[in-house]
Amino acid sequence: MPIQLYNSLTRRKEEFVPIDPQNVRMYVCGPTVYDLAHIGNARAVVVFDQLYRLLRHTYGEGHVTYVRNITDIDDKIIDAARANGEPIDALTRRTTDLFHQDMAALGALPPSLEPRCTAHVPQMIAMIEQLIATQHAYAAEGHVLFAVGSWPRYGRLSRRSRQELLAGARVEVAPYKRDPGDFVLWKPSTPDQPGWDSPWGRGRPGWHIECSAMSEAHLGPHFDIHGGGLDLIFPHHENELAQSESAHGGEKFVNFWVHNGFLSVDQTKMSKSLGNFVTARELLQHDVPGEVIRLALLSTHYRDPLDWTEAKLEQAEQAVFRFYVALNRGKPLAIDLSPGPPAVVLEALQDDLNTPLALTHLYELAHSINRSHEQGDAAGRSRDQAALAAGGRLLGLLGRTPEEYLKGAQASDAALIDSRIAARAQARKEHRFADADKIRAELLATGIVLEDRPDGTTDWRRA
RNA sequence: GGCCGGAUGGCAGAGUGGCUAUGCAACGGACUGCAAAUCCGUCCACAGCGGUUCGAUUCCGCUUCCGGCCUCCA
Repeated sequence: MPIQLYNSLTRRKEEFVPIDPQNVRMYVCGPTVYDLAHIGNARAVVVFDQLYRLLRHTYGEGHVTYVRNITDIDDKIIDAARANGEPIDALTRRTTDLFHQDMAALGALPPSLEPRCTAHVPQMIAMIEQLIATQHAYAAEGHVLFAVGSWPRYGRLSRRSRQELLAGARVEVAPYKRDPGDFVLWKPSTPDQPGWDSPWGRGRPGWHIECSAMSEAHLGPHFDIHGGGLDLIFPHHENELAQSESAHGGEKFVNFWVHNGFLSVDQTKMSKSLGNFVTARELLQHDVPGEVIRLALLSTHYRDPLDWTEAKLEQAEQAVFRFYVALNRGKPLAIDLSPGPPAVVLEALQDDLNTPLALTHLYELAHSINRSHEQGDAAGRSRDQAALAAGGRLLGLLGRTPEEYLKGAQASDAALIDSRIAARAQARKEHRFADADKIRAELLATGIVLEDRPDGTTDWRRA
């Protein structure tokens, strides 16, 4: 079954046919590195990581190029650095590192390439010069602006007419603009602001040109998929599209525009002033496993709005627990992943990345494993465990051993726990149940849950 | 105001023109000394009003409610 993807440009699900199956190319707008990644940023990263994983599975690991940029030139960065009293490059390096750590914890693979804006200013200048030479842009008062009037298709992606844009304009129009819709390609820098020498004086690039230049540098003028959050459709992607296609003589820029839905927290838009700003780092520091966060983010279809709540996180935690319990049935020494992910899981993902349905199939496998285990069907159990593990991997989940997940990586107190379990076994044998229950309660107080097996042994896990 | 997307059982969340989604919670049962985990069973919904149809939660229209975007927020 071919991959079906919803294309924001046509507003339809379409069959995904790569331009070159030997090199499937995807560009996703990455973070502006001035602060920690919040859970909404994490959603976008996880969604496109999931698409990347599906493409790698389909076309081969060496046949997908995933570019996700690092925006390290931006006025928010300048402001944050000033507020922190920190040099700009120190701030961007630090927040980039934190971003990498947090996303890795969520099971997101590193992209093939992660270009930084600061390393692509010459390409941006060259593209701007090209746009000026072809009458799509003009210089004015140290700025260079894109002339939206020169591009009749402007507004096609975001479905807005020029008139609608004017009607809704809530920002005062700069006097040097020929058309109120014109947007900045280059702007002048004051001596205390970062800047690069250019034909228009010392300055810095506008936001939109950064992505146009970096995608061209690494993926060429025409590539398969361009991703980002729904909120980027206008103006960012609309502007990018106009810049790139007009710079390339009208050649098609992107085949598939893919956008993920927004995330709210307790039904409210996240904002620092409301205090409902949730960062990935904060959750991880509260010992929420990264794959629990990932599963919570994948439990809603990527294009639908996702409301982040404590209940959702708890449900995800329970789901991951259930999966590892199932994988641990019969204590398999190793699970053979060679049969690959089950067809139903793959098909769900191929249908516009239906991750909630894919997860449903994993729940069904977990159930089937437990049932086989109770019925003594070891072959059926192993087969389903292999399917669950492989399906989980395709979703960037269940990569750890059940032992590690259920008992924790640090087993320093394992010997002590075992001795307490032995003491309890002795008490139970002698029918001193009050003593046995006391030991169990003591262990529970330290976060250890005991589970008695039918064969008389007792297993433990962390709560 | 303009454009766009939603409304599914207690909660989360898929899907379908006629056939049990799934998970969590709840309740009953099995297992257990008691638990935990698990299994079996119960609970069977599709915002409202019209229309199309033999038949609509699924298609069309209207209404109500919710959300997003409207120049640099994923």
